[in-house]
Amino acid sequence: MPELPEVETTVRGLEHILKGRRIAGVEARRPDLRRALPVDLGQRLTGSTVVGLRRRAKYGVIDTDRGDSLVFHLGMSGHWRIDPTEIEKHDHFLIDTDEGRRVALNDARRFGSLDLVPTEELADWPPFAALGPEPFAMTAEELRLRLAGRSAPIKPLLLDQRTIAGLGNIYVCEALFRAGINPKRAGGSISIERLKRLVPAIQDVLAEAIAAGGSTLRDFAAPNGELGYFSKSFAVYGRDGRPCGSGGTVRRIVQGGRSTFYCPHCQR
DNA sequence: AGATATTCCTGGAGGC
DNA sequence: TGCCTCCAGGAATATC
Repeated sequence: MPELPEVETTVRGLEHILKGRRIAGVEARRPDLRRALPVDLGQRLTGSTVVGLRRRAKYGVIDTDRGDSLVFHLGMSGHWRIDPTEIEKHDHFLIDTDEGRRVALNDARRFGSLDLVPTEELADWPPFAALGPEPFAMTAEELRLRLAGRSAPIKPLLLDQRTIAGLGNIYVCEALFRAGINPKRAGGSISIERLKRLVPAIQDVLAEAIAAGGSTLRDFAAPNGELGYFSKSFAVYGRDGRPCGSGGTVRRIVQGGRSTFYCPHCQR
């Protein structure tokens, strides 16, 4: 399922096709995406030029020269298909460029979203307004402040986009394992010394996944597979009952209705 | 206010 | 083979 690294890889892939190109046309193929698209979406996008693409948390942002930004979230099954030869089931949105190229947003489970937002309003747009810092901008001290006084377990707190933006279940589990922190530990009880291990662990696991995506994916914009292209490198995620690699055995527990994978021997 | 539960949706896996 | 149930996930919303 797409998390920050997959979105980053997707944005970089789409950049090759869209950046600097004029949008020749778009087609919204479903009226019932997560949120309704504006009725004038077609007029606002058609004829505009894509000036840049970027990522914020797990959102991809496509900026146009008309002051609008197309913002997509891939949910858990979303991906962009590049130059599809034909329309497939769950292709919800199409963009055609002046070069005759086409990208299709395909999302079977429709947990993703698509919005057109004025670029200058993006920072105040509700889904963005509450987001915490980007992982690569996070520091141990900043994280300590955000966790101060919190009694909830660290795992769901890291999953909360207000604490730190962009982490999903997979990379939270992997980062906590690398940092040797038990996912059940109360967020506010974790020492600054341990947070100084956790923040780099988060950054490292994300950077490695981005690098793996960039180097191994033939189709940059289409990470697929339930566990993502980085799955062969997971130490704990999805490995219930198997060795963690450092002498312990991975366990699966449920926190906040979500699976947590960790090693009780290595994570304290 | 903070913690926890529920909702959305579909396809894949596993059971019988 | 086919039908059933369960599960996965992020974010918004509701309830304690």
